[in-house]
Amino acid sequence: MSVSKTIPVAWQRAHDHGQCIARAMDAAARICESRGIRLTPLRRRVLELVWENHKPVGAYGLLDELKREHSSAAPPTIYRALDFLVEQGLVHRIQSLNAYVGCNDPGHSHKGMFLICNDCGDALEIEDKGVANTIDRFASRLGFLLTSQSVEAAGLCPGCQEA
Amino acid sequence: MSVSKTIPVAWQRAHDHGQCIARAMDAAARICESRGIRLTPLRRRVLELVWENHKPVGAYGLLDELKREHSSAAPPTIYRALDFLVEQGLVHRIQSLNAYVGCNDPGHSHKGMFLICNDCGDALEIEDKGVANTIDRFASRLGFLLTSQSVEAAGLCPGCQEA
DNA sequence: TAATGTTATGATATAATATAACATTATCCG
DNA sequence: CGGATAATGTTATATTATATCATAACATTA
Repeated sequence: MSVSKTIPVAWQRAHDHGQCIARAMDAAARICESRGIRLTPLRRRVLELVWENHKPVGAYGLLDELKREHSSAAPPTIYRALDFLVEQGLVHRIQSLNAYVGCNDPGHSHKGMFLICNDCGDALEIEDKGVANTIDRFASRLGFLLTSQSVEAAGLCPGCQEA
Repeated sequence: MSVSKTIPVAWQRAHDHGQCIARAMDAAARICESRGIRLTPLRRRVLELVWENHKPVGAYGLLDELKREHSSAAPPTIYRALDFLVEQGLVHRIQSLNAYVGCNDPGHSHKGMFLICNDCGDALEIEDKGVANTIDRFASRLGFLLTSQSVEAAGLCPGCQEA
C-alpha cells in the first residue's frame, strides 16, 4: 500500500482492500449456506467480477466480462444474478451511477452510505448508525414505514484533489 | 384537506400543497431574475408540468405532456429543461426512481432528503440539517471534498398503510 | 443596425440501462 | 423415480438518456 502525507490515514485504511475478494467470496459462501440458498457458479462468478473491478461497475460492463467465458450470457443473466446478490446483501447498487459494488461487510443488515468520487469513480462504503437512525426517527415521527434507504454523497476523493 | 385520525398531523401538514404551484412559479421567476439567467417559456412550462404532477414524474412522462402543446418536443428538449431546473435547484431528481419533483423550498441551497412511498409513488421532501451535517463530518474527516448528496428512503406512507 | 458571439431550441439518430415473456435445464425433495 | 420448484437460456422490447449537427433567439459592441 502506497503512502501519502496529504491523504488522511482514515481514507487510506478504508481503501486497503487486502485479501478482500477471497474474504468476500468466503463470506458469501457461508452466508448462503446458512440461509439455505444457492450461490450457484453463475452467481458466484458475477460476485467475483463485481469485486475484481474494485469500484462500481455497470450491469453491461459486467455482462461484457461475463460473456468472455460464458457466451450464452445476456442482459437477463446479469440482472438476475445482480438482483440475487443485492437481495442477499452481498452487493450494493449505487443509485446515482446505475452501478454495483461489493458489500464490505455482508451478513448483518446495515444501511450503506457511500462517498463517490466524480473523478476516479471510486466509491467508499461507510458504516454509520447516526445517519440511519436520524432517518428512522424522521420516518417514524411522520408515521412512515421504512423499508430501505440510500445515502450517496459525491465529490472528490483525497487522491483526486491532489492531482 | 381531508383529515384522518390515524395519519400523523405532521405528514398531513407536509402534504398540504395549497397554492404551491403559483408560489413555486413566482419563486422560480424571482430566483432566475436575481441570478441573471433565463427562465424561458419552455423551461417555465416544464417546471409547471413537474409541479402539476404533485409527485415524482419521469422525463418521458413529462415529454408526453409537453408534446400535446409543443409538437416539436423530443427527448433532448425535456432533458435540457430538466437539467437546467435541477442545476438551479428548482427541481430535484429522485435517483432511485429516475424521476423529478418540484423543490419545495428553492433559492437557498439545501440538502434534499426524501421519503418515497412504494405504493402511491408520492415523495415527501424533508429538510434536515442533522443528516447533512453528519455526512459533511464524515467526508471532511476522510479528506473527501463533497459537492452533492442524495438521501432517499423508501417504504409505505401513512395513507398506504391504512389501505 | 450590421457584425459577431453566446445561449437556447429543433431535429435525427443512437447509446445505455432494464425488463417481459416463454422455453429449457438443473436441483430439490417426497 | 417423478413431480415441483428454482435457475438459466433465448428472443424481443421497453425505458431512460445522450451525441451530434443545424437553426433560431438574444446580447454586445462597433
